[in-house]
Amino acid sequence: MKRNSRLSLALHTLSHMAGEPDRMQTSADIADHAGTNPVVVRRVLGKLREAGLLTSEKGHAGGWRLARKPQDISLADVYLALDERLVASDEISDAPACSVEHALQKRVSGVLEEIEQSLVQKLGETSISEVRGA
Amino acid sequence: MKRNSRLSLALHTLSHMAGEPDRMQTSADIADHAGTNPVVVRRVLGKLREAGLLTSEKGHAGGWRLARKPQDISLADVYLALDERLVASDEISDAPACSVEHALQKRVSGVLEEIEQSLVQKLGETSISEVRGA
DNA sequence: ATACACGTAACTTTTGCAGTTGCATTAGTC
DNA sequence: GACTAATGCAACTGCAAAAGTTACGTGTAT
Repeated sequence: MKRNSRLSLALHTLSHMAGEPDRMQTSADIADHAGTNPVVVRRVLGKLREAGLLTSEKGHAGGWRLARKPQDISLADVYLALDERLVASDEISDAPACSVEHALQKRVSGVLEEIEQSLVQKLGETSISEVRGA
Repeated sequence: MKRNSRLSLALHTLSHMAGEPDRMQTSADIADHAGTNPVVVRRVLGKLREAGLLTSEKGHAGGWRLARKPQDISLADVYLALDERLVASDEISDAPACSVEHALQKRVSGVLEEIEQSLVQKLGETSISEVRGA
């Protein structure tokens, strides 16, 4: 796998689940389909569960299922659940030290913040149920 | 240094150069100011030279200088010169294999492409000479 | 009791990038 | 011409983030 693999994995999995929302899927099934590892799947889907997009059940016949109707889960929900910040960087780089650098950071991070917002907004316009046929 | 360090380095350096466009600076000077290594500086500035933003001269009293007036170099010029693609990914991931994945990629990469465009557009609104005082 | 699935921690492997070293090339200066 | 100071470039090292892997504890249906 490559960069953005967590997001890819999450979106791919949820899009599939949108197809048959009532079917319970195990992390092994999902990993198999996505060509990765059950533990990686659980790590990623765990964040989606924290965000209330999925539920998981332990034990025999356990697995993963959508927590809401597919129409009510947007691509932005998934993106935000993983707090990836594809564009902007959360980290406040320590002590600019140089006034030019300071001014620059202010300017650039402003732009990036706007872009980040508009990315989320655009992703919010599509639900995982819309992706399938498209 | 951290993520996006190439872009940071490039922008920081050019912003300084915008202050005294006629002064020739060596990669050692620049590296010193930026807290990094001359070779790294040459690597990054080399791309800016390829893009026509800078010129370099070898030999005694050589170094780096802006190739154009500071007002004519936008942040987008710098960004594009490094072909970083902060948002979108150039790589066409091989053989979707699964129709849902295919549809998803199409949708998501479409959004990312739009966002990338608008990032460039926004960066294009500021020149390196405007950053200093701001 | 057993089998199955998640939850999680610890470790290994991979990968991208900064950092580093070394050397050839070029261009002024003596 | 010899010397010095700069870029250009290739090859290697070091490091950190993320995926992948292994192992084991916990919960649950049969």
